[in-house]
Amino acid sequence: MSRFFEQVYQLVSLIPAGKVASYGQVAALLGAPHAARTVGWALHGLPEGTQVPWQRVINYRGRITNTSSPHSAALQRALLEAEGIRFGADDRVDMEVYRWEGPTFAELDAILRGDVACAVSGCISDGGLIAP
DNA sequence: ACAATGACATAAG
DNA sequence: GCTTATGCCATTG
Repeated sequence: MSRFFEQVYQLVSLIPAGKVASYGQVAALLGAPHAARTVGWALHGLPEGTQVPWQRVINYRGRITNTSSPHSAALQRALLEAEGIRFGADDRVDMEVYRWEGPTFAELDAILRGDVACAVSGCISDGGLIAP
């Protein structure tokens, strides 16, 4: 697993319930503004029982575009609805309402540096949240 | 090092 | 709004 993947998992783990982030947003925060595809690739490799809230990552328009994923779009939508996120009639979420503001500088720095005690996979498997 | 791949983003028709 | 086509970046063979 390369560092980029771990950074993706870390960042996604920071998304609170009831909020969503776009692939482009995650990629931009990690220093690769146009690596949205790679972010999707990272999430694709996650196991079923992962602690990472992968369902909170959708495309920039609020649509679910996991066409070739083992997890179905229906499952992802159900998980999001269980968190209080409402879908519109056209199967889209209101990004203006549910958009995640992003991590704090300390959190982002910890992820990018990668040398903090928490910035390793062990912290993620600890419960899905950054808790130093 | 090169080519292929992918849960995307963006522009164009 | 929807469907294509192109660009982007990191990973993998």
